[in-house]
Amino acid sequence: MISSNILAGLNPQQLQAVTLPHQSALILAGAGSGKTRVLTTRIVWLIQTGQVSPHGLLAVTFTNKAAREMLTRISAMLPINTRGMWVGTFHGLCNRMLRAHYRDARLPQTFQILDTQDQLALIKRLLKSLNVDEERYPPRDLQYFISGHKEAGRRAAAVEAYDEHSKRLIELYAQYDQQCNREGVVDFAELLLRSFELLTRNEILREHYRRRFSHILVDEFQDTNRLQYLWLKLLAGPDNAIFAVGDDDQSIYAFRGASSQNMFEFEREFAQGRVIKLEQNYRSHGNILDAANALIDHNQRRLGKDLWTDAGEGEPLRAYEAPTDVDEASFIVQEVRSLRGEGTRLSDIAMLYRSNAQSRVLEHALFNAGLAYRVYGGLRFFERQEIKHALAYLRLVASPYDDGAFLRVVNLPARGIGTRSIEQLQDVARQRGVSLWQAACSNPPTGKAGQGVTAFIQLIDGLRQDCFGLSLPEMVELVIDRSGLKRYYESDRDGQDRIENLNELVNAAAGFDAEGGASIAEEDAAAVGLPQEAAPAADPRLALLNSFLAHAALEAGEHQAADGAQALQLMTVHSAKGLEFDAVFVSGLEEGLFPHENSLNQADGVEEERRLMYVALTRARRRLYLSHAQTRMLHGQTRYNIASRFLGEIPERLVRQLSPPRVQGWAGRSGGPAVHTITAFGTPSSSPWRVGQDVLHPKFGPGVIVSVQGRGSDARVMVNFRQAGMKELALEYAKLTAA
DNA sequence: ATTAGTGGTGTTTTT
DNA sequence: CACCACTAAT
Repeated sequence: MISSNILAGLNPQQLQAVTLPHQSALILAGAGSGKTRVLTTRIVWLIQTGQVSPHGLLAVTFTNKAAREMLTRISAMLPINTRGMWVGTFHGLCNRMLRAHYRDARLPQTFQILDTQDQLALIKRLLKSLNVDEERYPPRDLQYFISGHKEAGRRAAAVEAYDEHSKRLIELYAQYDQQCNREGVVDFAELLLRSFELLTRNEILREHYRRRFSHILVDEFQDTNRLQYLWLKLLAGPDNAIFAVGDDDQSIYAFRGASSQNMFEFEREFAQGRVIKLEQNYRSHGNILDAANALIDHNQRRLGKDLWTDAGEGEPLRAYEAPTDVDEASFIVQEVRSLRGEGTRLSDIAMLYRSNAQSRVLEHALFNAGLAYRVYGGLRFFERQEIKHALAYLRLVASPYDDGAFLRVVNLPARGIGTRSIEQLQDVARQRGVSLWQAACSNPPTGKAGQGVTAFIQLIDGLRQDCFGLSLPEMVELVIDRSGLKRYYESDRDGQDRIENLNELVNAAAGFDAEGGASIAEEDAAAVGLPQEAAPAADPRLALLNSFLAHAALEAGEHQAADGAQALQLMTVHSAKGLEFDAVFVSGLEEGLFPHENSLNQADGVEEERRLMYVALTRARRRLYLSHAQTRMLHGQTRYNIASRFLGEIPERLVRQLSPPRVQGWAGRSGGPAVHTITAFGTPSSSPWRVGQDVLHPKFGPGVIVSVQGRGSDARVMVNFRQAGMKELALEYAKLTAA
């Protein structure tokens, strides 16, 4: 039997996890402990031993990358077609379910998915149409409010109002949902909430899926939010087994509603007594693990777990303090060169940072050094404006009620439709409660603009007609061409890249077509044995287009062209989760940056930042660099930062200092928030205030300067007060005295 | 109707 | 610095 094969080489805990009986269990899997291997091997084992058919299990991950990885590994071990399997992200699977049962879910067949940008645009539009003061109700806050409540499983009606302000927010939430319904669009959180409500409401479907998915497997369980947990619980029912794999120490998505609370709750509700810890690390050398363990030990709320390795202690960690961010970057470049000299491949080296903005300096240095690099993050393929424009045309072809898409391209390229006529259309649409498209069809504006609108409508209608009988890539090409987008960018001097991206979109469509990622919805619906009523003249071609559009929203595509086979990898710590490299540089280890200053006011914010740091450290196999700079350009201003407290939480014996000696080294190494006194190079000599200095404020009392910004009369300092916490003060007015 | 320019503002991480 | 919203000029 092949099964002995796949189990070979597993350690006792891994083996135990893989071959658990049909019961819910929690696998606490530390970084580098073979988490993905255990998960995929269990799937293969379950199938091979005939305990479940590929059809009868559901495996859910958090990222598309992880889902792909899982599918790849499964098909490497098992000669089966993974296409029909329910393996994917929460959002992907919910989308799939909603497509299969769109009527029961009360959605139009061609419902479109809003990404974060689209959602914000819709909210702004809504606020404007309701004459809401954007000062008092910032669109971003409302977006946060809505997503937060949806992710907790609450509709507007279920949200409690505390005051007038929150009452208004709740109203806006309700109106937002109405607007989404009118337009036939759903945001990310809505995918989950709809799916959850569908299963709650519809007993037949619920029972069907419960009977079908006897095994549910969850990856990165620590990243699930409340709603996802409820969804899993609903699907599992009383009889199914949930196999949850996670690491509370790597929970870094609390800002998105994730809560490692779910792990505690899961243990209580499902996995009582069935918790398996995977603590042997197969990735990193001992010193790196010791550093990570020591760091994470500073967190209070943990399930508790200690990684060990038998790989030997390896090299010490290397630390460097640079005068400026530019110097930090050139130090890193120099080290990359020597690593390369030792035979490390560029693609095995990663440069990690807390926020995307930090990549600029590094990129600059790498570019000048002629080193190949690849940046993850920033703008993704499907988020580029030219791509968004093309997709908007396609969306209108698929679903004309999509106001967001309408507004995006109704006057691009220019058709003489200005703000005025658009407002007219919006008025008509609002009064009659219809979409902009409908308003435009029945009540086109008068005059020149009216001609433009009519031309636009004819264009879209014509495109829809002509898409019949075309393949997906042909449709995309037709739309790009006939919409005038191509001409528009051709006449633009810097439009070359955009044209190339548009061509690339045609390729993406061709690839999607070839992989047959579509029309699963029909299969799924058929599999349930609940045939959808025949949609009026539903064109299978348009169904294909529709799934392509969903794909574009759910999987925004690689961050950058995937060429760099031999290139350094630059990315945020968040996007590095799940990856590993021979050598890792963690740069910008400064208070305010990492931990990020915004996290300091948030409950458990610093603990989350520490987990993030833990993730960063545990990416490294054999060499780990930790660096920070005394001054850094940020938002066009020079900031003076002190070393991150996290550096002080790593035992000194594990670290080799590479920085040139200074008057004062790292201080406060033992316990507590480290207070570092540094002599900041380049501090304006006019100012007596220095980072790290103890100060006294008449109202706030004693504190420490955390950063200094600007000079002269604009000079401001960030002070961490013992009582009052973090405050930003203008030096001109604040009555600060040195302590 | 469209464009260029200005001023104010914020700014983490991502499915 | 970069993005936005708004204003002034074409």
